[in-house]
Amino acid sequence: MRTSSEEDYLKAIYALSINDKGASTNALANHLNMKASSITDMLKKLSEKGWVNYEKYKGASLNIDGEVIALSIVRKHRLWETFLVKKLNFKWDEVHEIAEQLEHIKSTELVERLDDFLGNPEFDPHGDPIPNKDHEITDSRKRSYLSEIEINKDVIIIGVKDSSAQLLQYLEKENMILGKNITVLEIHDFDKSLRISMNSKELNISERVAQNVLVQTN
Amino acid sequence: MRTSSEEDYLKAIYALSINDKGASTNALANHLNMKASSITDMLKKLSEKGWVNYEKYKGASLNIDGEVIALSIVRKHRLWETFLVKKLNFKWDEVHEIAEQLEHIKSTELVERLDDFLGNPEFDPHGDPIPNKDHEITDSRKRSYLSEIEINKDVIIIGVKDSSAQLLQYLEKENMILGKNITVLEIHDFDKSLRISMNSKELNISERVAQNVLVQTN
DNA sequence: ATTTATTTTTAGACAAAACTAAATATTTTT
DNA sequence: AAAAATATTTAGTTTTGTCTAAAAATAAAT
Repeated sequence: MRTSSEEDYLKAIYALSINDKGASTNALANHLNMKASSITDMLKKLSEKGWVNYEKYKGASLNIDGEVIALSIVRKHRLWETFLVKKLNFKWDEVHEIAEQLEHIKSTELVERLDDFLGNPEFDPHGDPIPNKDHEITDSRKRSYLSEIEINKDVIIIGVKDSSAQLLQYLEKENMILGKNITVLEIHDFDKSLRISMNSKELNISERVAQNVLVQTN
Repeated sequence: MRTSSEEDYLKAIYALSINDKGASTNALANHLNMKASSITDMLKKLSEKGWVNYEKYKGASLNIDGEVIALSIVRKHRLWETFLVKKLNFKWDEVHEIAEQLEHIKSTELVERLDDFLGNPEFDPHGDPIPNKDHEITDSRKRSYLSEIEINKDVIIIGVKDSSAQLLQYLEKENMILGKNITVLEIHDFDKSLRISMNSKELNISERVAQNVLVQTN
């Protein structure tokens, strides 16, 4: 058995291993809004339970068992987010907190039935791929941040880096939603802001925003 | 803020107040599978939080605030059970445990949207009435246990006393599902077992079963 | 290569929610 | 009405997961 708290740590280690360099004690403390000493304690415990590789002063990584657990939590999170948006008509910026709770519900039967009920979706409302029953992510799309795209290349919005409500609401307002086709027309030297074309209209977005928008390049 | 554990206690006090005589320490301990001393501790706490009336050696009852909370948990439990059966095709004997977890998810918006998504059902899969948004149960049906019905009266199955999987599976097997019309044909003196008519067929059921089947008499 | 700064760990404390065992109330029986 | 049985509370312990403050290790800067 495992606690919700343990699951949160595993998910955090997973997230930091994917997105950033690695899961150092301080990075985890920051990510989970906790003190570094709490992290050290839990890493020892997770290591004893056989889910995490941990050596003093060297941060943590998931072993195979730990990764399976992390991916099953991620799977649940993304399936519930999809449910909330597709079936209960929540907006994409409203679902994160609720899914943080729902992801800890224990019942494999429930997850599989939910998956079927939703039509076995490949991506969640933020464009993130949903791991399958076997805890695999099969996402063959080439992905970059919009800030790294060369001029005049056509790309498609497929996700966001962080799912903060502020960013999601901004994108919503500009109609920069998942699936939209975009072309970068110009990068302003002054502030690295972008002029882009979308729906045959043009608009400007800041570098900050571009760094947080994921696009498909193939 | 309240914890899941506190919510469990409030729900237990509510259940015991409705079904049985009242919520004594031992009755609660039994209902919650805990030791009496744990109950005493928590009753003090719930009393301090202003949800429960508690006097030493005299058991506990909900005050108005406590009852509102209890009913909101019951509402969530029954809505989620309805979701699991109606939308995810679980059987009625499989949903209790999962709903025990889901009932603690915090988001009033979620509950209201779920309610609408389900078509604002009045009863859950076990026939229990679902409290409305204002935490009211409006159930005008006259209800008795099947064991108390006089001979030759026509009644309708509307629920079960306890939702144990064993009972539910037995009823399922005998096709004694919610909504079925039943007439009690005979009560055997020997063991108080019943011969009943259902779907113009006859069958025998034990007193024990009859004591656990709720029927509508009006 | 020291010194300084940063990161991480250790040690000890605390709150929540359960437990056991003993003490005290209450209820029931004779 | 006293004795016996039952129910409840108290006191002290445990586990989990967090914290603070101090110590130790590592990394960065001079």
